[in-house]
Amino acid sequence: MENKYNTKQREKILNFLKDNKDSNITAEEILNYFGSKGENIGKSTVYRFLNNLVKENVIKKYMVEGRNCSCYQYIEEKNCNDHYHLKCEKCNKIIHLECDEFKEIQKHIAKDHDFELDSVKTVLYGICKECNKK
Amino acid sequence: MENKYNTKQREKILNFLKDNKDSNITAEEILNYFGSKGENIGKSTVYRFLNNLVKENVIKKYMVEGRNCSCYQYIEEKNCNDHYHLKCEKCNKIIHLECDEFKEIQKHIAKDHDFELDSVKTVLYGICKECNKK
DNA sequence: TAAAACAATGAAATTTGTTTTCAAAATCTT
DNA sequence: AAGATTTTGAAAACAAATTTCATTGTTTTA
Repeated sequence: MENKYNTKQREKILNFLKDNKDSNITAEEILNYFGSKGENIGKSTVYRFLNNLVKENVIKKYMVEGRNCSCYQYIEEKNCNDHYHLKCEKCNKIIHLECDEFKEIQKHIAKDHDFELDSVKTVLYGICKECNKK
Repeated sequence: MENKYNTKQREKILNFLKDNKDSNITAEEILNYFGSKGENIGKSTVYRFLNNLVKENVIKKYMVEGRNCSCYQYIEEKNCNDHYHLKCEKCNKIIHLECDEFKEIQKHIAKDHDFELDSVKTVLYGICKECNKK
């Protein structure tokens, strides 16, 4: 029912999201980006397509503190179900935490704290190496 | 500059939030709760006071998937800076994770992954014991 | 405790982010 | 190319949140 036809608008929006994997992209930014290039894309097209992509699990939708609008981010092709993610509070960079020690902790929390951690929904926030230097 | 005077409205709103520490409270719910009791509180008062409380770190503001409005929650008095929190995705219950093993992992991530975890901002999502049985 | 000083309230208007509508345009199928 | 179907986008509608401002309530000062 959705996303059957490939259109110029969709290709542009998706490419923009792919090109900005590490940023918090808002609908407004997409609108402004193409607007200022003279390649105007309709507001409804942007919002509608973003919602479609979220439903299809191609991008994710979330909020960032201080902003009162939704942000969108392209989801990496790699399988991210088996590990956790570190997200820098300063630069929003995402680090894939492939770490056996953390897997042990997950088992420990399940066994001793009776809680099944969800590696997909959980995001480990903090400050990355580069931002820590500044 | 803010929250200098104590008013009936503020007391009521804050008590309502304290009484519902484990729920996702929305501005609309506060409005409806007092509205249906015949103790109407103005919309602007509710939103304004909620924003004040967020700034003062008395409550936190966040989004829940499926809802398109902000939720608010009272922050426990206890010092929560030195441990992590488990939050059940089903019932939204929060468990304080006082766990030495996790503190070790924090050190490991700092040393070997160059990332300083933030125990305040990070929320460990998953399914709690009770919800797992169902 | 009266009065001045200041802050908070709430109804209404406004703003902002997002969604819906629908006729026209684009895309895919035959 | 014609027909069937989907997508687009301007405009209108919507919902959550914020602002405005005259009135009311709270605290301070004398």
